[in-house]
Amino acid sequence: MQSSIPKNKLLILLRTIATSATTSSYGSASPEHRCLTLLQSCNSFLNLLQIQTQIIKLGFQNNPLILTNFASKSSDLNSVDYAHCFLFSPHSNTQFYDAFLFNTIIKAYALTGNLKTKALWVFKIMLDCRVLPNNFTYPFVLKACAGIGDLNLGMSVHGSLLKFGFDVNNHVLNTLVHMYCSCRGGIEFGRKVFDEMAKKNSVPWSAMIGGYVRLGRSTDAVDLFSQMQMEGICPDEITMVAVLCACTDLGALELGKWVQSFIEEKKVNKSVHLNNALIDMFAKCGDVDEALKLFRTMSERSIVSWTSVIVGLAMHGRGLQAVSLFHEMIGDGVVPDDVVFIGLLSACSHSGLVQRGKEYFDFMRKEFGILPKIEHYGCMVDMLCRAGLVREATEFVQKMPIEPNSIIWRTLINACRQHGEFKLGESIARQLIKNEPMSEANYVLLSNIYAKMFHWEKKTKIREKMDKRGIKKIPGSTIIELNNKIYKFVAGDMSHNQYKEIFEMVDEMGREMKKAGYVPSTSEVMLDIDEEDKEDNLNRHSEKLAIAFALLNTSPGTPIRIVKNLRVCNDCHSATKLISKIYNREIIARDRNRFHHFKDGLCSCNDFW
DNA sequence: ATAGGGTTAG
Repeated sequence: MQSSIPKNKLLILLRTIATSATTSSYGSASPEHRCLTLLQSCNSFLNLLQIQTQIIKLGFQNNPLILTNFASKSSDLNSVDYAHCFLFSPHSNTQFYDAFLFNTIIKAYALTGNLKTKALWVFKIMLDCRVLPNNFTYPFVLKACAGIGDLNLGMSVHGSLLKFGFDVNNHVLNTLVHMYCSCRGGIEFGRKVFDEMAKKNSVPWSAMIGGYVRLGRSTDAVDLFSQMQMEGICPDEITMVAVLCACTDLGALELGKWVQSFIEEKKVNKSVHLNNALIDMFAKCGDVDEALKLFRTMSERSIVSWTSVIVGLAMHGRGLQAVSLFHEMIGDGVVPDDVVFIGLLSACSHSGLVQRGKEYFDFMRKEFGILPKIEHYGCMVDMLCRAGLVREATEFVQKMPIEPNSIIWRTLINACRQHGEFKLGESIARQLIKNEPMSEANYVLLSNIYAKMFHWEKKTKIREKMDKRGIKKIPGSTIIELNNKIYKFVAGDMSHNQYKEIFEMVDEMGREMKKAGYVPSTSEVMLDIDEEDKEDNLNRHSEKLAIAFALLNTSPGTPIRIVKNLRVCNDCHSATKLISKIYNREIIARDRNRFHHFKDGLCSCNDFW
């Protein structure tokens, strides 16, 4: 038995039923109508199972309308799964399937976190059934590809799109850009689609800018944004969120402030998301008080607003304030999630609040039923390590109920180096290199341990191993913003116009520091060279160059803000403390994971990072 | 029935 009622008639009936919405109105309807009406009013999975039995008994499982209705109950994914299963039912007659049916099922899967692969399976069935996809099919399919992030998959879907040769609209092209920008190694393909698009509104611009930001190509993101303005395309709040993320990544406070005034001027809709992005920008560009101020003026806050400001305070070493904000949040009736606990634990970690951190770790599970994830264990290990409790941290890792990841191992190794547990650190690092032979960080950690032990020959061997395996060390770099321009420095950088003056300044800084009793900590230097050269090498570290550049080009007393891509080394840390005193400058430095506010020869981290 | 966004330990 197949669908015997014409589709348009069914639709009219459906609409009547939907508007009258009473169970008594289908007394005289055919069994098929009854099934449809039942489906319309069905609100539980159990109900759905009963209806399913009926549908199968009556043999209606091939009615596309019934299937579509099944699929459209996407609030209950089980029903989508059932609709999906019907596609394979033994007597299925594919001639009744249409694109609308498949689109509904694909949409339901594509919008659900872990079912994106299923969306693609259904798409494949669609093609196998010779149902032609349309402009409504591809946005969902491409969204699923974007979620999976597999470039090959995305390209094959793109290929199928070209094959059908229908008039592709901008919605599809927009998702195509987004798909390529979300797949590893796909950004250039995305750029190609983007460049070839004739008329673009803010959507593909946002997708493209966001794509660059996710890859850490923030300068490209900012450049593209200025091109967008030149072409007169009006940005919306989503574009602005992406641009703010770029500022956050660069640590470009001036640019971020400019974006904020741009938002005011262009009257961009200030959504909670946009405000959150602003909070994050201020906090991560070094002005956590401004972030706090903005947070206080927000009328609507989400858990993300709280998290951003708590994490911000944590990064600046204001752990107690972060903790009190957390309690304020609970008092406001906001239910904490796993992410805010990561922020809270990292606040405890960065401020040495070991006991409190342990309490919150238990509190999280007992009070809110949140099971600690690997990230929470990571925070605990980091906290114990920072506090110098390397042995306790090692025990903690051994007792963890989940497999420690490489980040946790690296935390331990680094702590071993800092606290003199060389043997332990060496053995963990060797094991980790075995497991992850291509990760440069592991080699650097081991080689740093050898440097601190003065085992130069072992250190050289590690470097040879890296060369042989073709692994490159990520060069340390520091960026600094000056007069609306962003300057980037790498160690020994001679690419700047001013490089001679900068080097002279660095030497002068060195002389002044020595007068103040500074002893270069040469064990930080990666290379096996004689002491004097090592000192030279230290002096050419990118942050020292950036500071010298700032001292040369800003008026006395102006605070200096710099952003490092790696963690600050011991030598640069003690040097910067002295420089802040000698030159009477506040120096705000962001390293890979926190802020250091240098003032009067002291640092806000209390030498605790 | 169609597109784009934020927070997370080292």
